[in-house]
Amino acid sequence: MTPTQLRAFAAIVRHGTAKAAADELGISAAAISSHTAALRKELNDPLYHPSSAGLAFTPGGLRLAARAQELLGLQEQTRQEVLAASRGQRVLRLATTSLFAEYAAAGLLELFKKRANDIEVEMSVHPSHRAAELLSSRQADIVISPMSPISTHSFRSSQFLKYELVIVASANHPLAKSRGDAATLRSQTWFLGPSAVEERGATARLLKRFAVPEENQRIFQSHAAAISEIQTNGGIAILPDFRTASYLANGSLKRISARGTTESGVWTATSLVSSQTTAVAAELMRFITTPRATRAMLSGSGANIRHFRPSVHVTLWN
Amino acid sequence: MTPTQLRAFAAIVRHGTAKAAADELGISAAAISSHTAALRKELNDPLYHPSSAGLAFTPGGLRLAARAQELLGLQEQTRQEVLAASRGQRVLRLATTSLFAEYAAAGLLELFKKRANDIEVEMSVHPSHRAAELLSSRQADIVISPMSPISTHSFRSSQFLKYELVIVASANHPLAKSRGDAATLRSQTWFLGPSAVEERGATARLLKRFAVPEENQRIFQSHAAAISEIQTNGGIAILPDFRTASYLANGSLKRISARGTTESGVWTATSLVSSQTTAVAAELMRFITTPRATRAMLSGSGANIRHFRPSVHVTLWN
DNA sequence: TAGTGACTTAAGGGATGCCTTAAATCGCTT
DNA sequence: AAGCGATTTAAGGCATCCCTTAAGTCACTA
Repeated sequence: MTPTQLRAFAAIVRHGTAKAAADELGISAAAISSHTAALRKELNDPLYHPSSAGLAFTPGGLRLAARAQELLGLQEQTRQEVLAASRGQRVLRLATTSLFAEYAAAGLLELFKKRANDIEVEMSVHPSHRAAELLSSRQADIVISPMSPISTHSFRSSQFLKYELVIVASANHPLAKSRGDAATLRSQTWFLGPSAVEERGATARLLKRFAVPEENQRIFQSHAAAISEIQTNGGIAILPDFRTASYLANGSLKRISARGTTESGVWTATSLVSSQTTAVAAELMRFITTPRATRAMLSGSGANIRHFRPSVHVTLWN
Repeated sequence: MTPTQLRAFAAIVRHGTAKAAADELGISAAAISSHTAALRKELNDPLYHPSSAGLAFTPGGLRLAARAQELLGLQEQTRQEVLAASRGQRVLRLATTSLFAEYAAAGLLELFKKRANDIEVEMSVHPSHRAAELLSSRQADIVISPMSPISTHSFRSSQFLKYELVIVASANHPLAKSRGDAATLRSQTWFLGPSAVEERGATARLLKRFAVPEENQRIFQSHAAAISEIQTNGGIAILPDFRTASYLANGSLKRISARGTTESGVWTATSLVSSQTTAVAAELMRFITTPRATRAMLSGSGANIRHFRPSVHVTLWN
């Protein structure tokens, strides 16, 4: 599966005929065919065959078509990023869990970017068990997740923010008035964000503690969407305590406080030791524990439109 | 930049020394070094140099390290996907704009999956101007975006859902009582979702119509987060009409109806002509126009936890 | 100062990649 | 049935890749 082979296959897909692909690439039709043959052999799939209405692709061929384009694009992007880096462009790659990404990251990063205007920040969301792997393979400069600090000869951690997950319901929910017991909570519909998919972490502990059956769990693409849903559909949701204040103040949500309805966590930032990491990462590791940073995370309010660029967001149903 | 070269570099990064990488791959240290030399020449960057504390990577080297891992992972994933496809695993790749992904996709896809249980759906968010490119390069089987239907010899479109964007504010917002004029609206803080970043589309038209200055626009990672923000912080937000009912009913939001405060759009599904697309894609193209599908999109309520698997979500600040 | 360990460079051989031309195969059309 | 266009296979030449061994460079240390 060499780049040349993928380029040939991608051209076939784009044009719909092998001959047109050969013309585009400036090579003979036989060369195209030999690239196809190599891919067929390696992947053990015919990929496509001629038919009356142009080429007919096999399911495997269609999968390869999609990924081939992606692989070539990523390779080109890599080339450009390395070039940009050598020209002095500074990049910070941040990997976080979904809860931090949604509730605390924006405020932190907006403030951090003000201090050094030429930094580009790339944030991605991962399950927390990948933290060590992401750091040691250098796919991320800093990992933020709710775990106990690692301190080995290669990693450096600092805890910077405690939070509590609490259970909330809309103001007119029956449970908002009476103290609920575990059985009542279990029987509610729980409206959850992506953090519920993680097997470990504070959200998972809450769900396990109440043994919430799967059919009572509804997952949304963001925690905010889940919260918005309970305001109109009943049911209960989970929210970090530092984001409850404004809801409680204006009366749109009520906190449900039965036994065991809170679960605390500590967000921890981890990077490689300073000799192995970038200057920007070391700077954020220092900055993240300052009172200003804490305030920004707790209050955080969106991003400037010039700064924010959402990128590919993939969600799978299977 | 061959796969072998990338594998060698990734191993160097993981182990921190070239010798350990050579041992892992079962080749000589010289072979590792020659791979490095090839990458150095192609990318015109030294990538790393020895130092007293192990290898010291250049900024370009760190960028390459991250992407190398990603490229190799994507290649391996491609191999497995082609294999799975040949075993009969069916996949639907859906590309949508951010508004549809957030407000209508979940309901549609949950229902669609019930009809055929072995389908895997992969949804990604893209700016709408990439629609044609995504289809013809086969990166997506179906594109859903608010555009006028394309009908050429290679594409097939159908409009399936009209919607209107309306402007909302919290119930206690001053504008909720008096009819606001354009100048008043312009001076508000607008809390927006990712759709505000698109240069065309209904959201952009609204922002342009009122000439909202950039400093009054705050962008959030999801539309739901923006809506949640106006309930406590004042300001106004944009919402599709079919999602306003429950907010208006329980009084948490008020619609602001001055001149020009609505903007309508039609979501359109586009795929390649049926001879060029997959059976699953053709099925969704038919299904999406049925009344059941419409109802599911309008009401949509989260996903079953077994079905939902969020994947990498990348956001950039720059 | 010599030794040691780690990385790099040089040279060479075997394998593979990539392209060409020529011939074969296949489906469709006249 | 013959012709035609498109794809595939076969054979061969040239370049590149990938690994080896051997030798060179450099920093650190005994």
